[in-house]
Amino acid sequence: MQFSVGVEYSLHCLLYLVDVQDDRTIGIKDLAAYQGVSESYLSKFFTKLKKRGIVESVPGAKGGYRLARPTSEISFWDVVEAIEGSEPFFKCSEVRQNEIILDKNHLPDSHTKSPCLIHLVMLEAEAQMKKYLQSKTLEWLASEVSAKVDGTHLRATRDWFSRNL
Amino acid sequence: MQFSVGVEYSLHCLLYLVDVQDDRTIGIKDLAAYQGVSESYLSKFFTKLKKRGIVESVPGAKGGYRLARPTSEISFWDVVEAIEGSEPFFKCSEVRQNEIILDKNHLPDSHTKSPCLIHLVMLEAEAQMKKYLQSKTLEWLASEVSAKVDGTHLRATRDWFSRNL
DNA sequence: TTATCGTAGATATATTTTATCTCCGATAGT
DNA sequence: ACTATCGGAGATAAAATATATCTACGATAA
Repeated sequence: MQFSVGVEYSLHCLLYLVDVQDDRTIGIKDLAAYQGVSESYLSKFFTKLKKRGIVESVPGAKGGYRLARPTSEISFWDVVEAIEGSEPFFKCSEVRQNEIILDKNHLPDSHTKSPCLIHLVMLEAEAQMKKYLQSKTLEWLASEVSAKVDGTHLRATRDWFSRNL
Repeated sequence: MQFSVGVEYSLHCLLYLVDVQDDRTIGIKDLAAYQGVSESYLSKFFTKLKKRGIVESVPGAKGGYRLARPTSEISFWDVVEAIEGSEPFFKCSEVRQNEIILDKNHLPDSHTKSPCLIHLVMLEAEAQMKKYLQSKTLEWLASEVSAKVDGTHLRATRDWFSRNL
């Protein structure tokens, strides 16, 4: 039970994209170089982020990525879902239907009509996490960061990403 | 991001152990046979459940497992932690410390003294799930099941497990 | 025209998950 | 004391997933 590193990479990258003007972009090359991570690996995640409508891309020279929606409409959960997929954390194998004393051709209603209670609990547990992650947006993250991180550093970051404009 | 099947196996097994008297046990063989799952694989999970103090074992002929604590003190989270381990879902790689513009020998306080915000959010998200799963105990599950599942079937299950006494 | 970009796919490696098997020590029943 | 039955630990292996890189391709700005 682990989130992939792609979630971490993605969130950090999206944070750098917050300050990008609507007519500008940042390339994978810069995003990878700035954080010292693999360029070709990072692009995998941006393909997923694009498919989910979180970022949009501009091909060709001077191309790159920018956010596709307002920061208030991009939540941590959106990113998790984009990278990890929409499959629930818990896959119920319905093992109860294999109980040896059951007649497989005439399963009782409790085993077919009503859902597996264990399954329901796990789904609700995921829903609890989802609810929290949906409440944390990129807008919130950016404001927290600008409040807690040294302004000089933030300015230097913006300058670095726009150094070739 | 998936829970292992061991969590599902374990929870179903623990449910069958609820009705077992203090001086009785159920063997892995029966638990596996009743649910049609692998015997040797199931025993792996019971070793973990034992290490966490959720079940206790009796070796030798006529041996087996029984619950080591009251059902009210065994939560879904206890089982998840026993099977999946205690590692947090999100491992922060502190990628922010690799930012290219930083002097690696003199990192700013914001990057060393204060924790990574993204990390904090993910930890809190896990805490939300944990809190919910801690609130759901084996006692609760058993009472829900006895309310929703046909009494005849429940009795037949108990009879099957104690058929050789 | 050319260099720079994202896109898609193939490929390779490492790790984790799932699963089985074997040998060992403990114990109940004979 | 003997033996069949149990859990415990460890080795092993196949399958799935995560991590990572590379190449060929098409689009675009200069």
